[in-house]
Amino acid sequence: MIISKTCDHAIRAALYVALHEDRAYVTIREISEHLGLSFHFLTKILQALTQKGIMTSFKGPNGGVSLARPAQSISIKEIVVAIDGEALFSGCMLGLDTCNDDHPCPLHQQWANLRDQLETLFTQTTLAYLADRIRREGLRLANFEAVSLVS
Amino acid sequence: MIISKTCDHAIRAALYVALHEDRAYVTIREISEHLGLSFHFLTKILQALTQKGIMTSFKGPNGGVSLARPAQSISIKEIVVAIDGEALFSGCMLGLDTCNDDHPCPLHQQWANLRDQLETLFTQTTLAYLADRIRREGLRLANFEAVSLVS
DNA sequence: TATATTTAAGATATAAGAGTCTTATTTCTT
DNA sequence: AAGAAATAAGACTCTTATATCTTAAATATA
Ligand code: FES
Ligand code: FES
Repeated sequence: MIISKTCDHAIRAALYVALHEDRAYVTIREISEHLGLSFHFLTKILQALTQKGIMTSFKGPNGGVSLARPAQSISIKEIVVAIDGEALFSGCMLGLDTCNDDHPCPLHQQWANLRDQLETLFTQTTLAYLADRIRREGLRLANFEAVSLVS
Repeated sequence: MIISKTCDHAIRAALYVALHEDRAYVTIREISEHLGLSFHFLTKILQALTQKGIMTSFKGPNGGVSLARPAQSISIKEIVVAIDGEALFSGCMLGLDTCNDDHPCPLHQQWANLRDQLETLFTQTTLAYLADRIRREGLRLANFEAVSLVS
């Protein structure tokens, strides 16, 4: 798919944390249980976000992870780039070594346009915006079989 | 990336064949050399396109592959679906099990819109259209280090 | 008919992504 | 000080994607 599985776990986890911004820290175990994914795997993913300065963490009792900055200032793009790298926003659709306006591949023109839209969208879409819509519209963050968000 | 490597090999190979529609068959070896990719791997990829009815093949001397239909009637989408499946055009951006208007994930609205544009683009973009632009504008089908298309 | 040419098919190998497990390390509580 | 609760780090395993290699089948030509 368009983003890696690791990356969508990261986005969903970040949204879960954003939904609980009132709490100082949320434990990774709680996130993993609500989103229906492996605790250990999620730990690794969130470590990456912490190292990139998107989250902060705190060890020990009452510890966990939280957003390093206000949810309003964290874009989806930032998370995608942290996990998957820049390729989605700069790579060639046909997988050529470089994507270059001066030496375009056949799909360049059409893809570059859509890609810009995608980048704009991902840049403008913040965790705060999505968290707000999740709260108001009850959007789902997990598969149906996973534990509900309402806890 | 957005499509698999296998898939972009397939698209580039199909374009190479479309560029030589005048010839009854083009050998896979010739395609692989011009595009700079493994003959054996390309053979497997083109077998898939042949099985899906996008190409036809012929064994033996003077054999090779050719388009099963006029280049004008083969869309990029058809090739993507043949190799990567429908997921790109119907899957959830967050990797949830289903993408559903009634139970959307937070990114659904924004992604569904872009995805429709992508699907339209891929459906309307035919091998003939791209081959024509490649001929007129000299667009590149391969990395620079690969053998040139001009032979 | 024999040989060369070409794709078909399938087995094998390598690399990357996804996921699990174990052992630190930090911090709170008692 | 001891023990419990939590993340950090790294080794390990499993799966999928990518790529290679070998053999078979079909076809043309000499
Ligand atoms: S060169 Fe291929 S998308 Fe830009
Ligand atoms: S439900 Fe996630 S993109 Fe449609």
